[in-house]
Amino acid sequence: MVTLAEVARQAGVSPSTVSYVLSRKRSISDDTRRKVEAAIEALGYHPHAGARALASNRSNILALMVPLRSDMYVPVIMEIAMAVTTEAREYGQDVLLLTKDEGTRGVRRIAGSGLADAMIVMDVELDDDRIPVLRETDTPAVLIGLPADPAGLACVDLDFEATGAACADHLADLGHRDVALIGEGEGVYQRHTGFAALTLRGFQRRAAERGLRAMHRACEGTYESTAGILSRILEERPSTTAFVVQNESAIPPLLSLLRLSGRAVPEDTSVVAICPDQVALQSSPRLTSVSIPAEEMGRRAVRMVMAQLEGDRGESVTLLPPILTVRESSAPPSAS
Amino acid sequence: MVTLAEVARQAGVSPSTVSYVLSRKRSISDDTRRKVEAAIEALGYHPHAGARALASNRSNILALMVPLRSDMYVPVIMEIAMAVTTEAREYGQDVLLLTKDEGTRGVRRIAGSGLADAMIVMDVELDDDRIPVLRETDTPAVLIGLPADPAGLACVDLDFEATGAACADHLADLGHRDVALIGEGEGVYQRHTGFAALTLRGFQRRAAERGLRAMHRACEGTYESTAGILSRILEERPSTTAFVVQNESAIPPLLSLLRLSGRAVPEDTSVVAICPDQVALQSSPRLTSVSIPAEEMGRRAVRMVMAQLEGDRGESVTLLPPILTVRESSAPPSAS
DNA sequence: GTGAAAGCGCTAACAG
DNA sequence: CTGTTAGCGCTTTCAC
Repeated sequence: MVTLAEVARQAGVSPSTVSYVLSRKRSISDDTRRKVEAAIEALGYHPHAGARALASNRSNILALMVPLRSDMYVPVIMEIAMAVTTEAREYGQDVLLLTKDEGTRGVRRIAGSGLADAMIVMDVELDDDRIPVLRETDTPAVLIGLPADPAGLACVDLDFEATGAACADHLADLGHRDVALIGEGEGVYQRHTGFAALTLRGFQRRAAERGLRAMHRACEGTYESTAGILSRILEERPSTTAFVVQNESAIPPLLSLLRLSGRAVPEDTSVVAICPDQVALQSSPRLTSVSIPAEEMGRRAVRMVMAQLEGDRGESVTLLPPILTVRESSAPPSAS
Repeated sequence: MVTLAEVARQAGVSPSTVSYVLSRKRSISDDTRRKVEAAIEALGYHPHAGARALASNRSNILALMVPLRSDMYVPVIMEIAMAVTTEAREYGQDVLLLTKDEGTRGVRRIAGSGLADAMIVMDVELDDDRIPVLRETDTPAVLIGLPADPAGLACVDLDFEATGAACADHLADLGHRDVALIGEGEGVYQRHTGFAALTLRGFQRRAAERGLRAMHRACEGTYESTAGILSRILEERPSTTAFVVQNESAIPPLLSLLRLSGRAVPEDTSVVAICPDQVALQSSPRLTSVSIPAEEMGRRAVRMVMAQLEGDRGESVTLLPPILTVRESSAPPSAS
C-alpha cells in the first residue's frame, strides 16, 4: 500500500500539498503540481478509500437497490444498473449493489454506516415500506419508479399513464375500433407496483375518449398463458384488430401465435409494444413501440442524487414523456 | 452519526469492549454483552464503514466486474450478480459493481485503494488483459469463466466442453444421426470467449465418436438470422432431425419457425437448449436442456474468494458438470 | 503558494 | 474479562 505520505516524501513536499493537488481545493504552483503528479505516477498511488471516507465524511459510493427477483423485465433492470454505474463513474462515484430483500434494514444499514453517500432505489411499490425510512434519513435518495405519495422524495420514471394514452391514440389514429391491452402478470397488479395500473388507466381513458372499445387482460408471459389470453380475447371480441403488449416476455409468443393463426402483422392485426427499443428492433416484424428509457432513467437518477449531494433539496417528480416510434407492426385495420 | 464511543459511554464500558462485542474476538461476560447490545439497539448504532476499513485494513466489500454490454445473455449475468450479492451478505460483505470497460485501470484502482477486499470477474476472455494485472496484485480474485491460461488463478465455470458432449450423447442415445448446433453470434467466437468454442469442440468430438454427422452455424439470435440459418441447414442437410441451441435469444424464433414450417417438436425435430432452467420451462414445449448454473457459479465464486481471504492459496479451476434434463422437446427421430 | 498538526471512528496490541 | 492507547491514511483548519 503506497500512502499519501510516501508520495509527499518522494515529491519533496508536505502531505497536505499532495492532498490539495488531488482535491484541487487550493491553487498549487505548476512546478509542485508536476512533481507531485510524477510521484503519484511513479509510485502507482491510489488514495485509500476508507481513510478518505473517514476524514472527509464522503465515501464516493452510491448505493443501488435492485429487485432480487421481480416481475420486472430483467434486461431493463440490467440496463438501468449499467447506466447508473457508468454515469456514477463520471462523477467519480462507485456503485454498491444492494438487493431489495434487504428492505428497510438495508436502508438503515447504509445510511447509518456511511458506506454510501446516497441511494438509488429501484422497483418501488406504491406503498413501499422503504419510503418512510428514506424520508427520515438524511441520506440523499432517488427513486426509480413512482410511489403513491412521493412527497419529500425525488423520483424518476417513464410517464406510464401518458404511455397508455399514447398507445390508444396511435391505434385510434390508424382507425382501429376494437383494441386490447395484454398486460403484466397478475402479481404485478397485486403487488401494487404503480406502472402497470397507470398504463392501464391511461390506455382506458384515452381509448374511451377516442371512442375505442378497449379490453384488458393480465398475462404471465409464458407461451401457454399468452395463448390462452389471445384466444379468449379473440373469442369474446373477434373484431379486435390491435394489441398493446406491456409484458415483454409475451412478445415472442404473441407474434408466434399470430403467425400460426394466419393473422398477418400489420395487415390483419396491429401490435404496439411497451418495451426497450432493442426488443422492438429484434422482433420480426420490427415493432411499433413506446420505448422504456432505461438508460435515461439510470443517468437521470445519478444526476439527481448528485445534485442533492451538492445541496439540492431533492423533492421532485420527473416523468419522462413516452416516445412512440412507428415501425412495421402497426397499420390501419384491413378493409374487411 | 452515532459512534462507537457514544455506545461505550451509554453502556458504561470502554470503547474497546464495544469493539470486541462486535467482532467477537475475545470473550465478553454476558452482563456487559447485554448492556452493550442494548446501547447499540437504543442508539441505532452502525459502525462507520470507512473507519473500520482504515483501522482493520478490510473493507468488507467484494468487487464484481460485469460486462457492460456483452454477447452474454443478460438474465444469466443478472442471476450471477444477484447470487453473488446474496451470498456475499452471508459473509457480511457488500458488493461493488464495476463494469468491464473500466478494464485494467479498474482493477488497479480497486486493488490500490483498498476499496474492495477481493474481486470477482465475469465475462473473462481467453486472453483477458485483466488477468496479468490480477496475477501481480495480491488482491484475492476469482474468475467466472475460463481463460486460456488459468495458472495462478481461481476460476469457476460450467464445463462447456462436457456440455457439448452431453448434448451429442443425448441425441445419439435417442437415435438421431444428423444434428446441428445453432451457436452464439460470430462476435462471441471472434472475441475469443472460451465457452462457445469449448461447447463446439465437445459437441463435435462426441458427435464424431458416436457416429453423428454434426453441423454448426453461428447465430446472432434475431428472428431473421435464425430463419436464415435454419433454412440453410435444412437445405444443406434435409435429413437433420435435431438441433442444439446455445444462443438463448434464438430459442423463441427457432421454435416459432419450426412450428410455422410444420415440423412438430419433438415428433419431427428434437431441440436441446443450453440455457437457464427458467427459459427451458417457459418455452412451449418445455425444452430438454443443459442448465446454466448461474446461481451456483455466483455462490461458488463468493465462497472461493472468501476462502482466499482466510488464507487459501487461490489457485484452482472448478468446472461444474453439466446437468442435462430431459423435458418435452426431444424424442427419437420419426420412423420416416 | 505551502506546511504543521489535529482529528475522523475504529481496531488491536499491550497492560492489568 | 476489561480498559488504555497508539495508530490506520487522509482532510482540513490554522499559521506563515
